[in-house]
Amino acid sequence: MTKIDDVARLAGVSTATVSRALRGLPTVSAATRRRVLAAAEQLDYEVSPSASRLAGGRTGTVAVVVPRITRWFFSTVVEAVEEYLHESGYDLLLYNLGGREQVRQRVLRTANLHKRVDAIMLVATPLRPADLTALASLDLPGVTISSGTRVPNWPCVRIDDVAAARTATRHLLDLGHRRIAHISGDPDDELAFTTHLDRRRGYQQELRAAGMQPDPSLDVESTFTIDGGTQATAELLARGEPPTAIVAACDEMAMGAMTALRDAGLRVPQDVSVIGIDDHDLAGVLGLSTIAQPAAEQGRLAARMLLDPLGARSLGPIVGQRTPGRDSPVILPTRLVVRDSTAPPRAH
Amino acid sequence: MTKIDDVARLAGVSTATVSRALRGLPTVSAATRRRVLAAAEQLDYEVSPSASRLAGGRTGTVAVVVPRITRWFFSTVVEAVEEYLHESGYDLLLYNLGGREQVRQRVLRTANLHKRVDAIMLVATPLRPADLTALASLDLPGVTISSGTRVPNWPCVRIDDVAAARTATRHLLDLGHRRIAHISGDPDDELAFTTHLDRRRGYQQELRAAGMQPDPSLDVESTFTIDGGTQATAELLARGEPPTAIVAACDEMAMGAMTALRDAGLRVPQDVSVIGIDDHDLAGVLGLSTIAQPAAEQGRLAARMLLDPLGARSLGPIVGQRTPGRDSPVILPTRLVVRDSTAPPRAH
DNA sequence: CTGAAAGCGCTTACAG
DNA sequence: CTGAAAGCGCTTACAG
Repeated sequence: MTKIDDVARLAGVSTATVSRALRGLPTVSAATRRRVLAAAEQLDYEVSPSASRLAGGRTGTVAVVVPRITRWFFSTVVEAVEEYLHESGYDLLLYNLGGREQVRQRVLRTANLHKRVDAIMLVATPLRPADLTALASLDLPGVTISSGTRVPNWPCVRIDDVAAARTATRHLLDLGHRRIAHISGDPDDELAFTTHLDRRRGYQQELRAAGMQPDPSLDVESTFTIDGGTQATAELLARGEPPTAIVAACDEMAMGAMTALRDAGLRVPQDVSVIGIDDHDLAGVLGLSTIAQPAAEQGRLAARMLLDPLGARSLGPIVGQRTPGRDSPVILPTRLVVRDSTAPPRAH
Repeated sequence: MTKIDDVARLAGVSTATVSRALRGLPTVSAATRRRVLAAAEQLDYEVSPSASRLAGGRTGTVAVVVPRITRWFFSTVVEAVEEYLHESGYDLLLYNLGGREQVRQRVLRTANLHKRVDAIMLVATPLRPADLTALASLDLPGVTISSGTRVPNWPCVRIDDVAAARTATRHLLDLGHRRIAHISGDPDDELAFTTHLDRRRGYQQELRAAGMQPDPSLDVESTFTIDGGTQATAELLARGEPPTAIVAACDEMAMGAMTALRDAGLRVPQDVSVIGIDDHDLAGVLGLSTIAQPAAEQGRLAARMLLDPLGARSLGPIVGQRTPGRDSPVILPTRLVVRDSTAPPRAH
């Protein structure tokens, strides 16, 4: 393995100069830089990350924490983040919580992340007071996506979940539905975080705005998954007269609902309309009407907001310039996508 | 930040002893170990990864390379791998190729991985001769999943893709189908790798075993995605008389096929049967018949085969014991799952 | 613009 | 079982 000394010797300079030249610091003459680069190239030199980190204090790595990488939203966010990070020369350390509270604590509360990364991205990760304390003691920059709890000094990217659910509900009201059910996440479900609470609020707000009272018997909680949607819908049907429409708190629950309805011999949308929130990859295949949210864009934007200050830091202090959105969350727009799963109620 | 010296001082021992005690080396007396652990606990000491790596030469990190984290198979594999790695105390560096040839080369050919990880996992990653040379020069242990090209000395976990496609085709033959189409990946598609070639071979083999000649006009290539399935099916329908059944090279293509058939006014399975390979999360929702492959299990097993030797190494040389599967690929079983998308042909 | 030297915080033979 | 000391391969003030 060639080391920096080898390059220095070949180029006829000190290791300090090699270090500077290779990192593109401005305090190196063009001629010297050229010689150093040529020598490094010739020797196939690659800097040792551990040595560089130990000496320099930067890891060039970002921790990305997601609840479940297998879910549409999270894998889509991670893909966009991965691309941005690697293009910027950063490595991505992946943490998948998998709904295990114990894992969440190990990642967030122990100093696992300590000295391992330069920055942290938390995607829809529930945060307890103890977590916030632990994160603060890490003293690292970070960003949250789709997070209910703000971390002090960290920017946040998200959509307006209340508005998304209101739009979904309004779409059904506009079609003439009055018996509109809602299925959403279990408050004890680690994965669901506060997202489903906001979406429920939107559902209720829109009903009230239409002069209706939300009916508790039409509001069922389950997990924020396909199976959760199936179970919630089965429960809903078991309660008596079916609704004419269902607002699912996410597309995956909506898909589960479609399965349960089919199994119960009910047709979508003739007997029951279904609308979700997300615009999952497969929403089109299933003909699912939904409220689309820009997942990749949230990831890309969050990555940029995380890295921009880091880059700026190495080029000197940022003067009198506040990154937009560092104090208030950046809200990305959603939009209604009407497909085949919603239609006017039959008796209308 | 407390350092190892602080712990040594408080425990009244040398830093060497602290280092040994904390890593659980056997050459430390129980009493000393207890004192060291107490001191470390009291000071909230956490070892510095970069210092440890530089001095010890181990990174405690594994690189996991996947074509596209957003696809069912890869996110499922990564989730299982992540759990196994973190439980074993390893970090996971994620590389998502995203179908970009340039990225593949950056990851595999440059010394990007050099000194950054202790081991490499390649999931369905295409390998050219130059890639193999680069990987060999890295001199790291590794494992491949679902890989056509073997890396010398690396174990490999996979399913039998030929057999999977044969089973799918046989299912349709058993139902009485004779006009069976096949849609699969584009040979130029980086993502598809050799998987789709094996699956096509299985489709053709099974037809021949039934005394039939594969009809090129019923075999359409596209990308290994939902959209690819839609396009391939549209192309198939444009060619004339529709087949009575379609074998899709993966579930995502099968889902695209179902969309295209619906758009063309054809019912599944009454007019056309469709079968996929994978058992995607949403196959049940769509009622898609398929050949199930154990994605999480492949990930878990590959992670274990990768880490076991590493653990053994630090406890001394492995004597006369060969890890099973290190030389021949480990083949995991698949199974036919019949749902609602396959039925006997109408005219039968 | 460049170099000599200290230092980053550990681990590892080596010696006892 | 334990310690003194060297060394891992860089980066960073500091001085010129």
